Amino acid sequence: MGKQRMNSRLDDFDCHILDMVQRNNLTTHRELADHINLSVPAVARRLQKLRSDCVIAKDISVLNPERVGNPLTLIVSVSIENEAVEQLNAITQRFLDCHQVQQCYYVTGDTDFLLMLSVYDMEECQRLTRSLFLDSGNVKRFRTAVSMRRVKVSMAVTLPRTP
Amino acid sequence: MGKQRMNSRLDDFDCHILDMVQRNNLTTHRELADHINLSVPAVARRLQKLRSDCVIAKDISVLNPERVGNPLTLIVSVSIENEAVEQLNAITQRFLDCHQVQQCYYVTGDTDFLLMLSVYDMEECQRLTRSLFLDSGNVKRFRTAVSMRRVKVSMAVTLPRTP
DNA sequence: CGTGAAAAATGTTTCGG
DNA sequence: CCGAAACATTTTTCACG
Repeated sequence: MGKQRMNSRLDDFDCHILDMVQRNNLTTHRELADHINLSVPAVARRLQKLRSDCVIAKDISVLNPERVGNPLTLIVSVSIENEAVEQLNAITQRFLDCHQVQQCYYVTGDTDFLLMLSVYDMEECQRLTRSLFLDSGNVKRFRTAVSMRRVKVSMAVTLPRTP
Repeated sequence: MGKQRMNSRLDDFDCHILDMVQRNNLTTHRELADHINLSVPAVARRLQKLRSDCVIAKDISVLNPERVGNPLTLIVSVSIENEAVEQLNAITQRFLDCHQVQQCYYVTGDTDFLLMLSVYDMEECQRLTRSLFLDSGNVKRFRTAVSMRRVKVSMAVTLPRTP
């Protein structure tokens, strides 16, 4: 189930469009067109292509965790015992399946995984960590840090030039 | 520059809407309405309110870092020397202003900040860390982990019930 | 690739319950 | 608050330069 064709590098127009929609994807084609001096159909065509080429991965509403009852953000670094492929896949899947795991990175360094959790309170956190780490059997050590302030939370990416 | 009114708890309809738009906010009002058994105007009104109440923080396109030339993701934990308010604000602002800093959390524990960087290559990473940490004068220690795999990268939040 | 205009789809407002 | 219908805007499609 294949990737899309990834030919056609991004030109300045594309970068400009991307730069705008990654801030607000409800911007109308007309507004985009005006800002970058292109016609509306041209913008529409480019957007369509950027989406089908998976340059734009998805279009989403970002919610306020505080406002939907998940005021607690936690960062957990996890070291595992056994790095055999199967064991690794197992625990990876475990993280993927867990709703409270917002982000998960497999990293180099003195730890193996880095997780970002979003939960309601410490009680939920403890239940979670117990089921994710203690019951897993493959976790050597985990260290939890509580986020006191989410200074910056972005999915935005710096684009080449775009003057 | 006030917060919004935060009255009115979310009912099941709201949660259902949020659950859908946080996966895809280009879903049409009609489609939303059909899925949750509500009329189109009702959905529109609710969405509008969720946005003005900042339950929905923003609406964005999420880009593929690999496809726009930032294949490297790094996680950096930073310990600072001086936690006086002014110093803290200064370095916080520094992180905020840096495009490559995608996420920044101020945390408890054996480290003070946790940063997520998105860069083109190691050379850019080194330039960045130098300017952010070494030239800052207030950084005691920083430790960089390279993400070998972005297992899960979500901004989605678990919502109360929503059956 | 741009333009312009028409057609289709979507979003918004009005108003009576 | 809801929903039906009228209304406004946006998106898409197309023929042509």
